[in-house]
Amino acid sequence: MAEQRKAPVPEPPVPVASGTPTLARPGRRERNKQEKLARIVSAARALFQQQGFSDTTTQQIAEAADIGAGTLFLYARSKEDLLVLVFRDEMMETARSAFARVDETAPLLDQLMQVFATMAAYHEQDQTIARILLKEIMFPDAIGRQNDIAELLDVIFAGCAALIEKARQAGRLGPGAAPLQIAENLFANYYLGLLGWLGGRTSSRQFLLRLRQLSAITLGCEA
Amino acid sequence: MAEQRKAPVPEPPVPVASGTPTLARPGRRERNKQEKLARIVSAARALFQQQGFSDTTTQQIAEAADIGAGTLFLYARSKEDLLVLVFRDEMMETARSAFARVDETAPLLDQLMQVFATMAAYHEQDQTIARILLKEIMFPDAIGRQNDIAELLDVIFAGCAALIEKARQAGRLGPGAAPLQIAENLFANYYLGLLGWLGGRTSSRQFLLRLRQLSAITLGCEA
DNA sequence: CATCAATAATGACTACAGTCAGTTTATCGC
DNA sequence: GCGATAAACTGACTGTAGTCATTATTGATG
Repeated sequence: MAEQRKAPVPEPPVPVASGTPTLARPGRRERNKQEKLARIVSAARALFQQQGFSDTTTQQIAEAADIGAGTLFLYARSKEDLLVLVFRDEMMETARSAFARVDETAPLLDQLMQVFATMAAYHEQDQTIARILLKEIMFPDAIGRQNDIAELLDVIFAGCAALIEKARQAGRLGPGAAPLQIAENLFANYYLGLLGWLGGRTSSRQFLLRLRQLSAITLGCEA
Repeated sequence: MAEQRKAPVPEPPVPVASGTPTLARPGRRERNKQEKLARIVSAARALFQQQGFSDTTTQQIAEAADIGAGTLFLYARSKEDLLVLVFRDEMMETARSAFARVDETAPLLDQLMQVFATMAAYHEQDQTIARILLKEIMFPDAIGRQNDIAELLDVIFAGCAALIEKARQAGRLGPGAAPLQIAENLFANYYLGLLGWLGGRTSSRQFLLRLRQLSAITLGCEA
């Protein structure tokens, strides 16, 4: 009971098709919106990183982005939502490139650990932000953000699954459960382990070591 | 940078030794504190359940508990902290009794699913509260709460590990990794799966089905 | 170009979590 | 019982997230 919201939010504004000015030009309205969104995200990121999340006020962000205080909330439903909005692209890119850089010849477990270590390293830069970010990531409060997160998870799951598939085809891993399920399983360990680290319950080293062991259990292979 | 708090909070007041009035009687001060805490928890639970978390104000809780508005924050560092404080005992008890009721003769996977299903059923009662609760559980903001959560996780991990151990000794499960690590692995899947369900991404049925499959992967046995 | 409907932006305003200087209450030594 | 000291309590107050009635901008239509 209770605990609901209506449903404004302009939704993930359609990506601007750059180049071709003819045919379906976005129109000033859309361009303005995009530009404003960019200013908001940029201002918010700078302030969050300089002052931390809770010491930054939405007023400050609005001023820095040169928009009205209320306008901010047309682009993000809450301050937390804004945080995810700010970092979603970077996280996505980090994940993508982590998979792109994987050493094709390495053992599967090493490949996976490489990916997880890369993603963890990204969060190591600003652990305070990372903690809040990871907290909010799993509890998106706007539909747009739900989709963002789903997309991010898809990239990670599909990436892991592809690695598993390849290892199987190369005979470097025995047959077993569906790769996507294994991927889900691996990610769950990564996520909770990461929380333990960011929550100060384990060191970075311990976290990665443990994650390797847990991943080995999931894959049913030697650590 | 930034993002820190000082450190007030009276800390988990020592349990009152009932009965024996002589020798080390808690003293009126301690008894008052305990009684006040009990009133706060009781009032908060009632209001959270009636009106939902976000529609309940700390003022209302303070009034219902018949204390000053500021006093509330001597017992919980934040409204979120209070939520965890309110439900920690019940969650603990749910976990304990879930393990206590396990069918000793059932296959390990069934035993585990029984436990997880029991805990999930507890959260099913009020899914909106559960969602926020699970969100805050992994990000405790007071030391007292960190300990509470650590204790809860210990119960779950140790419980799972014990079941695994027994199954191994009975020859119903082959040798493999350390039971505690397997337990951690299982819990990670439970936690993220639960979030998926409470976030409306999967049905209760789907969640439990998937969890069984993931658990089977972790245990390296048939689903 | 003038009119109009739809969409976006605004900022004064509200409600509420959390603080803190001041007050009350318990405990203890005499 | 009587201070004295420490711990607990209080509620007026502050800062800020988020709202909403009003205003401004855009693009479409004749």
